[in-house]
Amino acid sequence: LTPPPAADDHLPCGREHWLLASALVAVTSASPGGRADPSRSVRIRDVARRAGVSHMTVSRVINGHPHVKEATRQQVLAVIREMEYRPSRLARELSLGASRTVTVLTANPTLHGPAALLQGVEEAARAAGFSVGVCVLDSADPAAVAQSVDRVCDPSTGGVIVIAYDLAGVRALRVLPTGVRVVAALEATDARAGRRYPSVMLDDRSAAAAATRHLLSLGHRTVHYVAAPSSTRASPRTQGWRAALRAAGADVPRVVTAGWSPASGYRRGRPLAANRDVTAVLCGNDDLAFGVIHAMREAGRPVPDEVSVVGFDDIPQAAFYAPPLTTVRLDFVGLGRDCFRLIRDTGAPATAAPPELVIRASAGPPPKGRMCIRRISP
Amino acid sequence: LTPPPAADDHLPCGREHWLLASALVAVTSASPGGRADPSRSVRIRDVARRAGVSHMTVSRVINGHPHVKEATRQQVLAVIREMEYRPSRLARELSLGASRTVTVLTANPTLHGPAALLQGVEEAARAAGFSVGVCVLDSADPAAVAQSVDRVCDPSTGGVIVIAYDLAGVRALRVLPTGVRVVAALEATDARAGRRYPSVMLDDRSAAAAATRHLLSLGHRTVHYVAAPSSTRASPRTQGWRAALRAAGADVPRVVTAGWSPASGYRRGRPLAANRDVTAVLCGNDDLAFGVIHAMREAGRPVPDEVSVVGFDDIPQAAFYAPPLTTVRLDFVGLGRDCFRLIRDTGAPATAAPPELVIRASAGPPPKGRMCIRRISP
DNA sequence: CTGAAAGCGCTTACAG
DNA sequence: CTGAAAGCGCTTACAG
Repeated sequence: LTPPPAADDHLPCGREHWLLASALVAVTSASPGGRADPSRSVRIRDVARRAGVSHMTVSRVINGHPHVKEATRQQVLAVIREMEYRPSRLARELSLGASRTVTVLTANPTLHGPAALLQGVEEAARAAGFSVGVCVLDSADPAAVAQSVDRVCDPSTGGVIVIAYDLAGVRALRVLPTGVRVVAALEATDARAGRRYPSVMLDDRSAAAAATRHLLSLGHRTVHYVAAPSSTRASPRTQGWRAALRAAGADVPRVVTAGWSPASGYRRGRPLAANRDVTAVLCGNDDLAFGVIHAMREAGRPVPDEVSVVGFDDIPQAAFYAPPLTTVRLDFVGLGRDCFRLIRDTGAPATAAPPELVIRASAGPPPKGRMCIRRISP
Repeated sequence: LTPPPAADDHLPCGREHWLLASALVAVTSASPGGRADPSRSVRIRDVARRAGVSHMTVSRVINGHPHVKEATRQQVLAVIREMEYRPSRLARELSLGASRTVTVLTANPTLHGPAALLQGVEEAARAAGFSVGVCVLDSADPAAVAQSVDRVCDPSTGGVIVIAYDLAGVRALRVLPTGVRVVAALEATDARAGRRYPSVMLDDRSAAAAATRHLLSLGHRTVHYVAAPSSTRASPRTQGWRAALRAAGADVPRVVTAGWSPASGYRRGRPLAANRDVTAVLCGNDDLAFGVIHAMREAGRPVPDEVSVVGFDDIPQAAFYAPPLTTVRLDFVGLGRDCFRLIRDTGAPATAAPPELVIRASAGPPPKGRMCIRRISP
């Protein structure tokens, strides 16, 4: 494997990527279809026959029922091991009339929030003997969302958890049929949705207000806001930010709407960087904050010396960014656990931790001459 | 919501976190169990009765079979819509004898690689009418891994995809029963595993060698390597790195073993930062690179002026880090798609893009006096 | 303690 | 074109 031929072995200029030509994907296909044995798998009657009992007693030992003679029980167990028998989940659940799998619906399982929430759901589900499915929602195509919902809302489903932090999730909620257990992870108290579905949420509004107040208390005249996509027009984070500014008598700048990615934060951050009046920026998530900080740096406005930036989420990279990011930590894993508990309807208390402002190094006082002495009221 | 009371409204010092006391998790429970209708869901015989036909003709229209009179077909369709009938997937798959769900096994679904691979699997699966399940493997507990495998390897499963980039995944592969379709995402050509299971992999070895050669060609005397966990002792990335150093006649430093996180990279990066001989570091993933760069910065050794750092993965944050990270881009989404195709055994060609070195700003020539003129041979 | 019967909700043959 | 039968692999009553 070699860099593209270059006479002096120096870096080829004007070419940002090297295609590693020989670094191809290798696909090994051992036996087609895996180790799949051509013979059909062993069924409950097979082990019954071999053990010299009826399939009913096999069923009993599988399910740990009492009233099975210890000797026959041991015998059956031995045959089960010998034949490598594994009961069919499909058959079991059909006869039981209840599937033990919950499906989580999300527009993007690689984003920090959804990924962590999924992990929380899986953790709680596995502990309860449930399986978890994932179905991703097409953000651009409402018809596809409806189709996904349709596939997932099988009458035999154990429940559906929809991550409704964006439009796709809200659309899914809208087309959900009646008769299926659903829990929604909502952006914040949405009166309508909260009444229709059991739901979990974090107090985004208060958290955004606290983050904003933190920046104001540092001496900034006002705080700009770069918003991630939201399920509602009046996103709770936006509300909290605005309320905190109003309470302090500060100007309320126009919301800058963005996507989820660092690239989007960078694009939206450039005009902000060009505006000398901007000294403090709150971002809808940490990735946006990274992009904004990058734009500031590029414009020669170092963070936090010239401008302060605060994020949302506290992703694992936040503490190791340059500068380490001040952000609002959100417990998505706990939220996921709570989603599953609500599906089970056990009445167990919520476990997700409340949002927490983690103060690191990306926010500080505004540059001299732009300081604003203000008393922040509760 | 207020910061903790502080007489002058300044930041409380020596306290890194503010607990946003009132920002509690809200859990709304509308009707217990969701909108679950207490009445049982409608079955195929219900619509048959209402439509005045046998359940067989209903089955035929559901499955788009020909040989159904158009009039009765329309009639049945109308009743299906009216009663909101949805066929039970459980029953359907049991009678068909084949489940249309594949499960992916991974130790950590929030990490970039597994998350992106899962997304690729889901995309391909959804397009083919399959569902996808996720099951996370406990890295610390082999017994728990065996139990997870056991749950997932139901005889009715549509297939299992195991992400075997670490020990937990390899353990899962080891205890997999025969008779289930499995595809493994392997770190690189592992002769044994590759023969036992259909598998997909990227050419990590060549990519690591290319990245190493890139650093050497910049003039560094040698390249240190901070490794992410691996499934094998002789990880292909380590091999590629070592081979490139040897081919260039460079010293081969001790491998620094680390975890997956930026925090781990930081911990392992500190001793490296303290060692003035270290001028170039290759990292097993981008998160580790962030941690290493942070350690360097903290030690007053700016990247890339004093030391060069290269990562692996090209996560979305990489381009917006300070400095923008030079890294090897890996197509995990494509790999996931390929996994699903192998499960289906369609013989479709692999689609994952080959690894690609993305040159940004975290690697440059070594500081003066430490430059090494060397001719890098192919 | 154990088994023969009936059923979960759908399907694939096989008859009309 | 349509239906009565039998079966997918398990389960829950109900008898012995």
